[in-house]
Amino acid sequence: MSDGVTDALWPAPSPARKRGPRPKLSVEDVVTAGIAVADAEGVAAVTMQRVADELGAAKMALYRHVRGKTELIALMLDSALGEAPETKGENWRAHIGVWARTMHERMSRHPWTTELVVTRTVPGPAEMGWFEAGLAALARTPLTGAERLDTLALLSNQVTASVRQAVVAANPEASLAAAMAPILETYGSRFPHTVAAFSETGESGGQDDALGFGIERILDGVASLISWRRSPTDSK
Amino acid sequence: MSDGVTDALWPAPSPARKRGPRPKLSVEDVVTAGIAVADAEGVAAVTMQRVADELGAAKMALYRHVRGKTELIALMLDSALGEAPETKGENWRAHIGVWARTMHERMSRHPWTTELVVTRTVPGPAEMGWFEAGLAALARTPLTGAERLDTLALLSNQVTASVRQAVVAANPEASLAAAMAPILETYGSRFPHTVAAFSETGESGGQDDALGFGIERILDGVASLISWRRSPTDSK
DNA sequence: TAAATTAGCGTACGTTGGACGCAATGACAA
DNA sequence: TTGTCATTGCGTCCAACGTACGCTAATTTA
Repeated sequence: MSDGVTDALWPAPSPARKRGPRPKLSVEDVVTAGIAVADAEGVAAVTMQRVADELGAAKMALYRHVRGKTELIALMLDSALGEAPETKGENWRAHIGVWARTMHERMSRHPWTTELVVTRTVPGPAEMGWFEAGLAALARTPLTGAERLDTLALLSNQVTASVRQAVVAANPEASLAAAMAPILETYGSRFPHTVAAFSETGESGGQDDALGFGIERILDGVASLISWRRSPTDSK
Repeated sequence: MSDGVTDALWPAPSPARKRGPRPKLSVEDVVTAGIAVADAEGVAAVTMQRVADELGAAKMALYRHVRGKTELIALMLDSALGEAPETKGENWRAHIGVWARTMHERMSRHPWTTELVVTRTVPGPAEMGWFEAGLAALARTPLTGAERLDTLALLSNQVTASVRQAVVAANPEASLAAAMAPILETYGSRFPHTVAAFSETGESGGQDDALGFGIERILDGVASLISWRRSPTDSK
């Protein structure tokens, strides 16, 4: 039932008991150090050893404040997301747009978050806050509950994916185009459309507004569903 | 430059030389065994040791056919994707829809693929084939090269995400709704819209067609861009 | 038959995450 | 003040991981 992570993300108000030596470390310290390591060297570098070094403590000291690495990672993710923006108001499209772009900005600051949303299970308070904010923005639309959830999933997937893409594009060696280039040079004849699409884009050009494109396309799609809901006789 | 993975995914035609003992194992054997393990126990269980056991061989024997675990994983992914469907024709929407749904079906058969697309860099032949097929479906649209690439990214992200979601929903303990339920029971008052959305959906109902919803919304969005491209005076 | 090449694999090592228990600390009861 | 004992930090130990290295045996080629 409990994997322990839930308790850590949603801590019961502590009994405020004090006895024994004054703690030099706190959960926040550990999480902050973990985030610092991840920001600097990627999530793969987040080792109990490495985090402990960052704090000038011994590896096993961390286990007093964090049940294990899984829990540490979960706490780091929730902390990195931060608080969701306010999204109450009439214009659903504007608000959900802000929601998505704010999320993009937040994740861009901690690129490693994109690697974690894949594995994560239990949502923490921050993530729940984002959920709530997104649903609030869609509150006045005629969408069903399931459709609202699906819309949020759609948008957050797009945000995650475009952050990931931007990160990868940052170091030119790992870019998709760069990875494909040598392959296309040899096997290009087998992939004419691919060659065409990339050559049309120019090589360095297409400073991709993949985020903007994706969000606008999705919101267009949702908008057309909404307007159809409101008056089914409208355009197809 | 070469991380070695490229050479493995795009093998040069082998010199067909033969000397020394007859190989009991082949690259395909290793990759197949790896896929079998991943299918049965998840990608985390794919250990060199575990794969070797699967083949009745010693751990170090694998390294004769695969440069390392990274390479093995890359080969597994490309192999699991398989060949892309034919997508030539007039009706772009129908073809790209089939493309997305086929991809969904393919990945659903090997759910662990969703965990790998996050990390992967160099595309293999199969993935390139999917790329090419997707672009072929969009060939007759008035979209620019960059827009076509963005559209494919949008769709494949959605496919990946919904496969992941379906997998998670398969074992009820890990479902998002199930994970949220106990939290909402305690802190529900802080998340009224979330409670509303989930209660409206019913508890077991909403047998989510998240895939369908997402794809249709995206295609609606792309369609509206396309029709605007064709005649900018049309509907907004 | 001898030389050359190659597949399989045994050994060894560094790095992980984590169980366990000891020693120092310091709030409380006496 | 003095003992009690919960709590913190951490040293030790271990299993599991990926993989470098080199030996042995099989097989082709000369």
